[in-house]
Amino acid sequence: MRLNSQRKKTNQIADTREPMELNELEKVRLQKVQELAEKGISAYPTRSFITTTIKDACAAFEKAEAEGQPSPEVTIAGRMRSLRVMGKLAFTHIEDGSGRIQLFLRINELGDQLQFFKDYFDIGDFIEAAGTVTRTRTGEISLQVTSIRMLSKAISPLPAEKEEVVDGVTIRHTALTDPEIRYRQRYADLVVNPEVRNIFRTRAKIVSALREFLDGHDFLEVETPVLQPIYGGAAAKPFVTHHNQLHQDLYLRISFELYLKRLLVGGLDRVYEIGRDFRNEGVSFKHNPEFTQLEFYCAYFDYLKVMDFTEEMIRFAAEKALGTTKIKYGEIEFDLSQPWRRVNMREGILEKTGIDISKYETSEALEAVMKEKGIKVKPGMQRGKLIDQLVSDFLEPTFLQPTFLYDYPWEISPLAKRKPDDPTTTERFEGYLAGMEICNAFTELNDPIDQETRFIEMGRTYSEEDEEHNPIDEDYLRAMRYGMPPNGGFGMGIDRLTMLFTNKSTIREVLLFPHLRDRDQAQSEEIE
RNA sequence: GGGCGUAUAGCUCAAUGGUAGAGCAGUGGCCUUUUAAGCCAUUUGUUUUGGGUUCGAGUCCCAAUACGCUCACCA
Repeated sequence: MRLNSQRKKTNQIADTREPMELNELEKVRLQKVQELAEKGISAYPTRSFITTTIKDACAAFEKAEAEGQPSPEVTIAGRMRSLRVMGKLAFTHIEDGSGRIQLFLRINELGDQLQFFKDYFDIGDFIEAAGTVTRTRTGEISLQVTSIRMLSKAISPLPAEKEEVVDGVTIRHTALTDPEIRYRQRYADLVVNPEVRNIFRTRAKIVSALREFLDGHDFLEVETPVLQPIYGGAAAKPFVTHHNQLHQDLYLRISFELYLKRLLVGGLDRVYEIGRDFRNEGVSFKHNPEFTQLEFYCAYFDYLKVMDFTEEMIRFAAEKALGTTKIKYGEIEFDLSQPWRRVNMREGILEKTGIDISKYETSEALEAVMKEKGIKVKPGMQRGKLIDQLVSDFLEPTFLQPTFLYDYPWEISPLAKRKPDDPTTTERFEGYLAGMEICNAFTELNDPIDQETRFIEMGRTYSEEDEEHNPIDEDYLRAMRYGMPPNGGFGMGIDRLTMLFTNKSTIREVLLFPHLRDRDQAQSEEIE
């Protein structure tokens, strides 16, 4: 039922679809496509005959120039990004994935083809040009074009981009700035705003640096199910889906944790996974419904070893992705080559609020003292949640420099091992950079009896309807009963790390296709 | 979900309640070293949508939608 109604909303039936309405500019360009076809020229030919990339063509020219050799003859291709036509000559810049070069078109070399170019070629088109690389009078490396071909005609004009370089600073006179269009039409954003492409190059470098680091420490990269019959490993509401043939409801995973730790039982001592988690919750500048997570588990590590390892890994990622460990995030600067501050949660809260949480063992007692101190509390919160609130109100905002906050109350850490000398506290830490929570780790609970007790306890604290109420994963308990090595586990949001490394204030900037409301759906819902 | 803000030409933006404009892009013309090329001419609008107030609404009011900021939610 649910799926049917969704399908109705989002998919247009193909045979009832009207042809796309084109604006005047698009009609003019479509007309050019048709006129070319009448001449027997395809605006979308099947093959290109390039001999090199733009970057390599420029490099070859500079080498030949330095050695006094003749200029290279090349065939290159790219998207037209600027156009200046003047009578019997024209200049245009084309851009491929490697770079940008100016084309210099003269009637002397091109003859009739110059008029052909002026009649049918527009900014945004992909074109192929053959010729000799030279310098123009102003010294700019340019291709002196002897023949030119259309490779792919752009019907829709790109959002206009005009650039001027003054004293080495690029001034963009008009650009695509509306965030809604930028995210909905990311392809246009990427074409017109080159710095956006760099965000995703950096992101890719971060991910491959993390892989390199973990692979180098003998970790095995694995893949575990995204579709899960039982969700768990985090307190979050899941997305629900359905397998038709099996008549089975399935959840999109909210974490990888329970599957990865099953692998430790199986003898894979060091495992990690980089992949997508899905949480059916609010969207904000640091929350997207699907996000990329790194989790690793390492046998015979405890949370202190994980802390050291985390420092090393994030420093490595910064060096590889940015070439520096010094990060500037807005007004905040920090250096990842330095050890992180380590703050004990009880001591941290005591210092900031004067409340010693170890002296208030029930939620009632803690709530009372918080009220006494003038802290606003929602009535009926559990002790763990109250402590969580103290952390986010009084500690988190102070963690601008790299900080580990450690030793969390057991109530909000059902998968973490208790401290040997204090069963109300677990060996857990979260890492903070620039005030933002970036990772979460603990000495993993491997005692199947304690784990079972905690699952049952957790069940009591949530009502049946509460979607954060995880069903007990009996198979996970069975796995643990076979014996799980002591181990340290770790989870980190790749999107947030990318935000920090690229100095972006919203998660949407570091996601190629961030989740946005569906406009068509809103309209068809009204019709229904 | 709550609060605040924004929505005008393909793009970036103007317009005191009184004929909806500019630059760029487009189209036509001139132009053999330009790079925001230049010069001349010229086209482009359901002012997001639906109501209301008014002689008259892009502008004021109400509602809807989307986006932004923010709060809530978020181990």
